[in-house]
Amino acid sequence: MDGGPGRPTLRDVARLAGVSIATASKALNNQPQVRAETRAKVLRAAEQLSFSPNTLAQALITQRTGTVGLLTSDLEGRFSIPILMGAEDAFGTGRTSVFLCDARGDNVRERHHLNALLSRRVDGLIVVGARPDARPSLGRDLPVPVIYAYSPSEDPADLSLVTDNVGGGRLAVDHLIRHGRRRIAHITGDPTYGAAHDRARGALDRLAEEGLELAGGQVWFGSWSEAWGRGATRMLLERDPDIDAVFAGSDEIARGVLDVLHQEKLAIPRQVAVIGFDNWNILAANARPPLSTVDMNLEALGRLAAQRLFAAIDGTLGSGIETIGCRLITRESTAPLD
Amino acid sequence: MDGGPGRPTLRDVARLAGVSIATASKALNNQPQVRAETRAKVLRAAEQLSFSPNTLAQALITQRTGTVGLLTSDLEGRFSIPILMGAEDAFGTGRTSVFLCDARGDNVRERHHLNALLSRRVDGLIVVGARPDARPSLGRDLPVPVIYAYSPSEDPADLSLVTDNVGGGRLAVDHLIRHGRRRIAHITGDPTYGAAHDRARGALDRLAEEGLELAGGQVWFGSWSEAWGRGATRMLLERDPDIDAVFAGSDEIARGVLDVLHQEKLAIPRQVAVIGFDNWNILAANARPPLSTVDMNLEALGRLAAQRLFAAIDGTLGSGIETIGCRLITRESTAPLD
DNA sequence: TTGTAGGCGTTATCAA
DNA sequence: TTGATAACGCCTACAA
Repeated sequence: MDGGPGRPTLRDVARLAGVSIATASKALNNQPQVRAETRAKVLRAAEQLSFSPNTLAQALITQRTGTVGLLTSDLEGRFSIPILMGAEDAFGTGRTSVFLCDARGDNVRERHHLNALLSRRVDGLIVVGARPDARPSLGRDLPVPVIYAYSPSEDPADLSLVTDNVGGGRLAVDHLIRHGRRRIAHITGDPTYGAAHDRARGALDRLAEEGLELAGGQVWFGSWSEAWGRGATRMLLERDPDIDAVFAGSDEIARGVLDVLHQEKLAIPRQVAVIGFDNWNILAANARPPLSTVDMNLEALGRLAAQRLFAAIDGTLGSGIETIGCRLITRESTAPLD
Repeated sequence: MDGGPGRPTLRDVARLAGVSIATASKALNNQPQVRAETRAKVLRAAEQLSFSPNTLAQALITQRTGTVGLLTSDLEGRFSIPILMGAEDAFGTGRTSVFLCDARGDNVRERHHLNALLSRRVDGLIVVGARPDARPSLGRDLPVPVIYAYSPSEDPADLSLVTDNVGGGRLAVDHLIRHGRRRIAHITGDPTYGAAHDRARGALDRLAEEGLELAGGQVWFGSWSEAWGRGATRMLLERDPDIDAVFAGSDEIARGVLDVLHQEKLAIPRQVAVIGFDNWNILAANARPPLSTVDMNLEALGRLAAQRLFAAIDGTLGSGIETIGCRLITRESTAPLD
């Protein structure tokens, strides 16, 4: 059948079609300088052998593998997944594929994967951090363009794409205010996360514009867990039983908030509206009632990362931090006051 | 500095070290037939240029890319992630990397990714389905070994690695029985899933061994959602208020069960014990109380897939279906009766 | 112990 | 319009 034991090569196709390798190559890459008949013959031969060109050999010549590395520290978490999907989407049906590696927060592993990726000659790199705070740069003299997504790089010479957490916090509170809420509390997560402070700042800014104070007397920092959401809500209610809305810094926390509000027989959203952050579907959509929340548009972030990278591969890369806006997801845990 | 505009090649290293390309190659691949001094020179040169060999060129010769494709239909869902992690673990610090593609349940996209993977000359393929039921085979005449994980292939000539759902159901009920529970109900998901029936069968088998009947009069099939967990629990309690345990077919469902039991002021686990399935951490660990559940050992499944694949790459692949056992995760939603 | 030369599967540049 | 031929970067007999 074919020329040897392995998979068919261009040589096999050429032989079967009765042309030279060069001609076969041209026909397959539909270059103009080849007779229609000849092309048909070649195509038929290729089809017959179910020939698929060896990308490695092509890459050796073109210096382009059509491959992009996605180096994440947070596969288990939920953030890299939508970013990955967005990136895959942007590359779409083109010739670019995504090579995924999870460093799991381990520096050694990250270095290892970086080398693996580089030696496989990826055309570019997207680095996705586990948390929204700045992370060390991979370095300035990498042979391919690198884009940092979600976690910005500490080096301002790198290009980073991040979520607008301040805007997200503002969005959440704005939504509550528009629904007539006035006594709005904010329970959020780990205070070592910059994002927690950013979201709080956005919330406070919007409150200030309205001449409102934060209910509960403080931003309740704690941890990104349901348990903290429950605990904080209990303390909050003790201190300020009159709240009419809670902005939770994450959907997990929001679930805890809902839980305690139910225990306290407070009607949601009639008496107390609740809004979360992340739009983590499994938590938000299945809550009782389904949870309004802020979506960070991570797919869009992934798409943008892919586009920027694509442009950078034969051009030059920008630098600095670019911010992606959040969007509001309205479900049943928020509603107008009356 | 280096010989040209691009990244350093073996030629550059050789030139800098003052040896031939062949010698440089031997030195770098620590072959014995090279003088220690010479090797040192080469190594130093390579270091100095931060040379990293072009895997593509190597692969062209060795016919091995050190790359495995992981074709999933379920990235958003949680099943592929642990499988991927397990696979990455098994390949470990070796030379093998994992190339991930998500077909998102779309056949066209799957075909596209398959071609992309094949033309990049992956050494093997792991196919992870979105649900535990059988899926169409990719075909018998693929040029590389293929292993189906989680979803078995419909073709018995393929090798598939799957979860032992019957065993998992048995495990859950056994745990409840050992804790003195006698009136055990089972609420589970979509009846079009084979896994739902398998888990139910395991549960019923174990019950039968003990001479017990299922509480609630039936297996409650519905959907894999919290909402169904809530609805089913309400119906169940109406029909049979005396249950002392619920085995939920998924952690999502279990969350719904817990919710309604709380509403009904039933103490968990004192009056009613609850056990879930999946060990989806975000749901199970944060439940109130933390949820006992059955873990499908998906990392182990991924590891095994990687091992089998590795063995198959220079050997031959088995066929049929291989089953991985589940393991019990005990948290606070189950406890001895008194 | 080191170097020369051929080839892996393509593409691209010339001649024919 | 087609076909030799030289790369691409590396490995590996084989020769020196």
